[in-house]
Amino acid sequence: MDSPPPQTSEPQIPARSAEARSRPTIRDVALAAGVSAKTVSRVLNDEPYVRPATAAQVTAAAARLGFQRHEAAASLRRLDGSTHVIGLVIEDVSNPFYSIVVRAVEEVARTRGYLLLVASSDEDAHKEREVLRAFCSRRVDALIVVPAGNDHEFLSSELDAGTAVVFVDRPGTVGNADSVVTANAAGARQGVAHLASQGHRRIAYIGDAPGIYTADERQRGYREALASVGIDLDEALIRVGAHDVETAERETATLLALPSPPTAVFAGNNRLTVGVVRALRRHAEPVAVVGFDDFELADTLDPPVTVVAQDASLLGRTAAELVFSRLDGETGPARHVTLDATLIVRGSGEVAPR
Amino acid sequence: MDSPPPQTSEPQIPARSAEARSRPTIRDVALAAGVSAKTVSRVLNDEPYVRPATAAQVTAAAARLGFQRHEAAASLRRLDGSTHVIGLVIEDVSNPFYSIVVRAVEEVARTRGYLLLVASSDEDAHKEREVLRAFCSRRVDALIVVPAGNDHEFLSSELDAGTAVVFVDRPGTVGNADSVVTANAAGARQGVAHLASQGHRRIAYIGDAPGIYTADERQRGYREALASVGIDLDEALIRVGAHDVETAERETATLLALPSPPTAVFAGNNRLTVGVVRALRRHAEPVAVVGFDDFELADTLDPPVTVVAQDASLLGRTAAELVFSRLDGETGPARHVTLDATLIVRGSGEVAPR
DNA sequence: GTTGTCATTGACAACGTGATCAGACTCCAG
DNA sequence: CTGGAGTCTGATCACGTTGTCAATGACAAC
Repeated sequence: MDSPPPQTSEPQIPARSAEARSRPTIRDVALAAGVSAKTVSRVLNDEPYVRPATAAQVTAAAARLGFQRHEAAASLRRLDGSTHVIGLVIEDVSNPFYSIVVRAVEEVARTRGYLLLVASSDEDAHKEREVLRAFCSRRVDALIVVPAGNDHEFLSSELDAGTAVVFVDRPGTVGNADSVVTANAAGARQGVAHLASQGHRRIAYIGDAPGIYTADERQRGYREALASVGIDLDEALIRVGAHDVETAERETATLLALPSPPTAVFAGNNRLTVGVVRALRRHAEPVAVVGFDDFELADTLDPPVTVVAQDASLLGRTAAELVFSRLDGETGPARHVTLDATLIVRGSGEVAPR
Repeated sequence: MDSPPPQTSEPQIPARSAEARSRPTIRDVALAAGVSAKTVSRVLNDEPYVRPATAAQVTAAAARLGFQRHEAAASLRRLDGSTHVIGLVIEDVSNPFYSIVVRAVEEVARTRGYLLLVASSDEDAHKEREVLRAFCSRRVDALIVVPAGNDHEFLSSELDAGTAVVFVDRPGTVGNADSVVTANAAGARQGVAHLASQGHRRIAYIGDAPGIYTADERQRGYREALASVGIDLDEALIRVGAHDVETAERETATLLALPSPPTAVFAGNNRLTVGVVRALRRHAEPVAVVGFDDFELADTLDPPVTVVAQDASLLGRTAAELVFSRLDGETGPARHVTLDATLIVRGSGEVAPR
């Protein structure tokens, strides 16, 4: 007699090492359907020259066994080695601006049957490089990158291998890759000019770290706007290097404590605008604010925040479309798309100077 | 004589089909280093029994050729078939709550050398299923899922195959998978009790669609809180089914237009709270608000918004840690972690009833 | 010298799939 | 009945890697 089975206990979760290749393969399906492996492959790939009756048997057998194609094996064997995976590297997924970009890319990818590997670089060239290498080792078909480093030459062999590379938010530093950016300088110019048009002469600028393309471009726009309306630049009103809400808040406080403080502030991105708004909230005198990037609740704050908005969703969508046009065989020279930024007047930018 | 080369023109981007397997393989490295492919593999995998001198030659050759291991091929050959990829399915990446979860998972995954496939289900069981199937076809080592559907039995074969499955934000509906959730009912109870303690008797509830676990739990908490302080339930004050900001805004307007309107509103999640706040902004009478989920600028609004905050980052981190403990070989029964929600008093919840 | 152990290496097979190519069968024109 | 074109199918190989196992040489113990 067998020993009695153990009493029904909590079901245990099996360990991975015990896997023992439990999944059915194409061969198993072939066996069950009474055909060869190649015929199963034909059916799975919708290839011609399979009798409908045969195809039906195969489909039935596959369903019965719960067969799922091993995509990695398929891509290994395919001549073009395509994996139907796109790698997306952004600065930080939890930044609403980038998470909208992610979402837009995902949307397009889904309609094309592609999956998305996502990673944050945290503006760190080393991390970026590591992640990109890891993506390449997985043989992604395409890379969409918010570039953090200044040198992406290490991607050139990938480009040669046929990987589509599209830079987004900032132009890439490797020769022939597509890119999509917003008109940062023009947008900043517009925002600062708007403040000037309200009568402000002492307009401060709070920006991200120099070296970051968008930060540099926006600062350039700020300077150009002042120059074009004949306001002398006061370097004391320019504070760069703030990369998070807290720093921007402190920088703003510093500015407001100046002997001759600004009557308006232009903030270089969504994080910094939040910081500026926070700081101004604790300040007695009203100070005008225009921020680069729109953000949720900007219209619900008091006063509602005037912004230069870029279309994060369009940015992502465009990047994805550039990718797919390459994957569809487009071989022309690198394309560089620039999207407009729009001034959205809400109130904070229309506060009059003291 | 050869015909003259074409003049230097815009560099063209090569097509993928022209790829011609341009990347060096282990064999190429082996050839260049004067060893066998297996020895190269040993070096790459830090296996013992390779003479340091040999290893150095291999490393040098690999670097010289710009070799990058084809991870998919490696994982195909490995006995356990591990891919070092985790699949993460959430409701919507562009929702700040979930994007923080993503970020936290990514963080943990990175330290372990894992990559992350990310997809949004949009609360659609069909989409969720498709994405999960696609992930499984890629043989992810683990799945972290904010479950949308009510039936995840189709994952049981994956579980059997050794894939670690962890449900997050909501418990899963498949037997033995780990899960991490917030104490939704308790949190809601706390928030509603707080409103009651301020003297409110007519407290409205605006919630997400019934059937969504978190929405149901929070509504339960709301009902329990009212019962425990002896307030009669007025079904007219309960509006469920709102899933976005706009709907919540409209529902709030409807509530405020009632003959006997609420003096306080409890909002069921971050999106809905934003909608409620928007609606109240256009309302003359002050109405108290407590929202489930913290959100950026909640403290900067007027009045600052009192919330029942859950720790999205901890939720993600915990899910990832559960995953890795499974991948590390933990085989015990399914574990279910519940995280606390915390009331953060800021002002909007302390508005007195009329 | 013989034996045994250990370090080092490589030949070969195999993972699950698609590509290649050859073979068989059907059908119709001649 | 023959030939050719078109349809359908399967055997075999190959993708790039790691697992298996055997072979070699060095060196110590006997």
